[in-house]
Amino acid sequence: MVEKGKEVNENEARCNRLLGALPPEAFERLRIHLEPISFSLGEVVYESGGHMQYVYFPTTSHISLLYTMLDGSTAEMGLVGQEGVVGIALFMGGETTPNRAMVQGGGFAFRMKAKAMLDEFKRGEEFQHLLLRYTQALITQISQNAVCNRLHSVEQRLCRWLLMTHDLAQTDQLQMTHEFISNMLGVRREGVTMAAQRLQEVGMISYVRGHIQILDRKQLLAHVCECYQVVKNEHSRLLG
Amino acid sequence: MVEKGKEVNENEARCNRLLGALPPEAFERLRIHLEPISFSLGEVVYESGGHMQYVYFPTTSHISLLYTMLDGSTAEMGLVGQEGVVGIALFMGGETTPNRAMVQGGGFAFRMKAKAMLDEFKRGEEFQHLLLRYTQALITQISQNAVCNRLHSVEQRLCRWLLMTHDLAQTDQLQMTHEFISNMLGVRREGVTMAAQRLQEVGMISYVRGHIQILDRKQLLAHVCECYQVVKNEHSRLLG
DNA sequence: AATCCTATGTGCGGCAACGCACATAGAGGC
DNA sequence: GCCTCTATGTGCGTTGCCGCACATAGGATT
Repeated sequence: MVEKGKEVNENEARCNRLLGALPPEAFERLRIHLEPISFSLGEVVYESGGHMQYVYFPTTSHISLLYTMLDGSTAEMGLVGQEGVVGIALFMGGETTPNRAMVQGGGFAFRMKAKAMLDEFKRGEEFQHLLLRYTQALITQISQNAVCNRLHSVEQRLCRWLLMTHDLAQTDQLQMTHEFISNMLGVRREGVTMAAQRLQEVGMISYVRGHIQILDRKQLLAHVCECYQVVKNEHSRLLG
Repeated sequence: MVEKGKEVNENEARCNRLLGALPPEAFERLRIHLEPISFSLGEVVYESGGHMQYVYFPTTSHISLLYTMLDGSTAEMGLVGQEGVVGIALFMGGETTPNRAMVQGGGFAFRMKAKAMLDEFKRGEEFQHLLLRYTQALITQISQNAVCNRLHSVEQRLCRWLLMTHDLAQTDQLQMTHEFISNMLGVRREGVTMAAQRLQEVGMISYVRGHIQILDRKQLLAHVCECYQVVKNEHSRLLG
């Protein structure tokens, strides 16, 4: 769903931290190219290998970068929210990427045509610096994922994923089924159920039918693997 | 080991495919900043979080990007050879990265001071485009690693790793122990031994004490998971 | 030749996650 | 109320990998 024809609200657009960090002149140059757009849960922002026309700056929505194997099994490589941008391949020069982007939390974003984004990027000023630093933070996130996938248990990875999602959602109520999470973590649905049960028993979360509530964030933090903090620290170091 | 004071051999430097793809003027601008350097196996190019002064363009050497957990366990996130560059954080703007780079195959490289590299990067011309496209290819590699770690067996991952290493080494003889490989794959040494035995039994490889020979590349290709080709295709698409 | 060091082989118990099958239980439509 | 659909719970045998302990065997050193 896209609204057209009126100038975007600066305060709303600057909720996205990359847009928010732009100097006034740069923001003004980009402003007329921004279009508000609403994402609903499960929507596919772009397909693996597909032609990308836009970059997306999420404000209240967040988007999973997913990889799908030939046999259909999936795993998440990264998660993008208001701190980032979807579509880095457009300024990195690859035009497309071999992964899919899917809305994991409904909400709003601003999109911009590739060409408008590239014009500003090529000025080599703050916009470029921000996007590249963000890309480095995303690389850290993906790397950490690679290592975490290898070395940590489903339960720890579930904690991490809940915390990351909680950071992006503006609420303690998360709308998602065990099945959905299992596709993100690349494990069986039953595995998620078992891990979620244990977290529920000790009062960290509670859940019913596609609805998870974060009850005790501190306890989750005490339980999660180091990977969560590493990614978070690196994000604030680079984009703080 | 660094040689100084003489102009570098253009043919040698251009063995690195990023340097090799530069237009003549750009190469000439960079040339005086290039220093040949020799890497020996196991050498640490930079430490996690360390201050980086140089970027490195491998020619005959190849370098592992490694991640180390707090408990000391390690896993590889990516592998850089003549097609790439070590030190992307310097142009991405992060200055450092939370991972270590270690020489996995001895040989030569060219290094360049961060400032000289940045001056050329900021021109926004071919050098920048090449580095960014390479970075995107590296992201694909890291992502694929994340997913492969999650979904594929030690044996398949060993095949993949041997093929990737074989592509970078200019020889069928690889110098590395099971222990070393286990740190790359993030598994037990015994796990590598078992997998290597199976590959040896069917004649794909043979090995003795820190010395592995690739005997039947085709069979390895038939055995490896899809991840190998995905990364390879993406590399040639982006840097072809 | 004796010694040491490092690389590899092997066995065993344990556990986490898998695949599969099927049971229950909210939620919504009729 | 009844039906259906989807989400979650549970059991069971299997497997891949783990951690550990220890055996063997090249290579290098003396």
